[in-house]
Amino acid sequence: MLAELSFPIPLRRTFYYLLPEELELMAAPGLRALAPLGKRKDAVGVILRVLPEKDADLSGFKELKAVTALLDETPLFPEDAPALARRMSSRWGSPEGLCLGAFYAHAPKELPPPAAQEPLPAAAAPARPPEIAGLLETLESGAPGGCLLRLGPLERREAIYPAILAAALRSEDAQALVLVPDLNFIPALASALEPFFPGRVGAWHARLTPKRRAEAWAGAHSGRLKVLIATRTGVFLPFKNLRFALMDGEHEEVYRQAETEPFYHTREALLMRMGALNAPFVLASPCPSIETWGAAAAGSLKRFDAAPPGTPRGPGPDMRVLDMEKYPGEVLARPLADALRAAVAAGSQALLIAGRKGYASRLFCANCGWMPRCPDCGPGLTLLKTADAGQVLLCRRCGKKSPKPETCQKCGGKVFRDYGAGSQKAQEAASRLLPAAKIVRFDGDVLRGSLKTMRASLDGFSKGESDVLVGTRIALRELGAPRLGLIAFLDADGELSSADFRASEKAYQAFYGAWRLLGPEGRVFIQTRESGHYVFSRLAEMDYPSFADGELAARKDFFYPPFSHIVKVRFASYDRPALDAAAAVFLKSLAFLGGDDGEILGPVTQPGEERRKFHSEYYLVKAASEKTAARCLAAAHALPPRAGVTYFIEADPYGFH
DNA sequence: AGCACGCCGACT
DNA sequence: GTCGGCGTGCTC
Repeated sequence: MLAELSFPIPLRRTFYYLLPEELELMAAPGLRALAPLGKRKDAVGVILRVLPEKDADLSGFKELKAVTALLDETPLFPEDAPALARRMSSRWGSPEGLCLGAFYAHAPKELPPPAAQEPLPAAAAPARPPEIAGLLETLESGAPGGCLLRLGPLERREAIYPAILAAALRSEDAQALVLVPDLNFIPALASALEPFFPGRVGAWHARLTPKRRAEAWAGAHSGRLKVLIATRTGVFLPFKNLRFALMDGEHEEVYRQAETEPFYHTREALLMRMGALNAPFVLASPCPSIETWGAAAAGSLKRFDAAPPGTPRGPGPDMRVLDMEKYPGEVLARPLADALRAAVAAGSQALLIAGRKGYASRLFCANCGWMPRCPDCGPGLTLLKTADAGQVLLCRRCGKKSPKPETCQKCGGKVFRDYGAGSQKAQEAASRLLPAAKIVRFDGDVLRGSLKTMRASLDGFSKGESDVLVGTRIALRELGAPRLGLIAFLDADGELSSADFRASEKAYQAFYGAWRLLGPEGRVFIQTRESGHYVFSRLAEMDYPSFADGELAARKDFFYPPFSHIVKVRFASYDRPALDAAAAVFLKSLAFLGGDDGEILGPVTQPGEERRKFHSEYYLVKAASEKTAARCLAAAHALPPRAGVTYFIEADPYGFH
């Protein structure tokens, strides 16, 4: 007999191995197996199939190697993890082995022995907030399927999530996964849940120490932990009996994994997984993504409003859009600076939102602000962490990688910082304006900086110990600041001027998030060079459902997600004819697309393309179905390599550059 | 992704 | 003269 194995390597293929007789009876799909792979003596793979030799296509290679050992007796995942990995792979285009690897990545080679189950301490029952009574009843009925919970302006997740979990977890051994957009939200939520699930609440995020990581993993796997609060990678944790999932802030962009493979969107991956388990789930957000909004409108999610439309809220904070064309070169425009000074003098706290979206970060000289740029095409380089080479600079345009510089080319300085220029400059500007104020920064940067420092700056602000918090958009999710009186978006253009069809959604969500944090006395400032943008005219109403309805209608009119699926393929080369030839092959491979299946846009080029040495252009395919999109994606990945031409293939891109 | 082979630069 | 840089090639 043979075993077909999948390895967590970036190859779009599986491997056949001989199954020694003594392993034949135990081998089964979903078990991990140890096998030699290339020069490696014992690589860990996952068995996809056990099959007789005659069923395998063994043409074209010299020797069959044998499986060395099996690592598990039963699959780590009761659900069909290989099938989920296959769907991930066809949806987002990463090799299947890497997708499956995400599920198995943290599994220890030797599973810990099952710990004796300690007796359960008596647990309190959480209060039932009346505004979510309908949702609680639905969850108590045990019906599968998903719900959208639209949070009202004043909800705190700590106040309502315990009741949701208690309602959904009705059997003794049922487990729940709670996904949060930022690891800084885990501690508060864990303490809120602890009284109701004493000793059985676990945390999972990228910065756990190895020991805690192993404990959390084992707690999920053994069923000892009833609730796991996790950041996006938690969607791949093994559970003995996962019966419920709650996703906090489902609209947050950090749920999208697009920097390193395997690519996925946590929300969609969660939907796939809960679907496979036939288990219910709740997506919660004050301003749901248009995709989720659309699913609720189409009836595939049940929608609940924690604050039904028409709930009186009283007057909102004052919101002011500042046209930065009138304040050239200023980090804090004059009206904002005045209001900031006045607010702090009056004892209010202020939140300044600067910087870039997501976690992409750029490198700057700490001394003079010099930024390394791509020698070929000019843009600032993005700092990437790599497993092998440490930190590497990547050009997002041409894909060129270069080592992180040791010294600044301008001043010779040796200290680099990698937070966005925005937040650094903003902090300096605020310090100059308010020399006596206590100003802290919250970058939400998972790559560096100590977790303790980050928590301390957040907690300090929440407790009212500091006056000004300079942060990225994720800081808006912290509701707790007692004296918060002013929120300013220092540079809203990054969100608006891009060719991203989600730009207005993201911008509105950010502004809405700020608005709901402040009382009627509060002030919101938005600095922009795009003050004519229609998002700003919609802001006056501050009615998210009506905004979302309008966006959804526009997505339908322009054939954007959730009404289509997008595949973007970019070609980059110094060699114009080679690039053209590659693009021609690609277009030919899409010949199967019929009129109703989708449309191809492009080639899209940068202005000034003719004068450049380096060429880059992209095509967008809008496919009518997920299946068609998967086919286009597969066609792109099947393109033959061409010397000097680089392909960038992306499913469901955010931002089209 | 690993891991090894292979061919050019600064050191004991 | 060697150690070691990372280019590039392969994995049932």
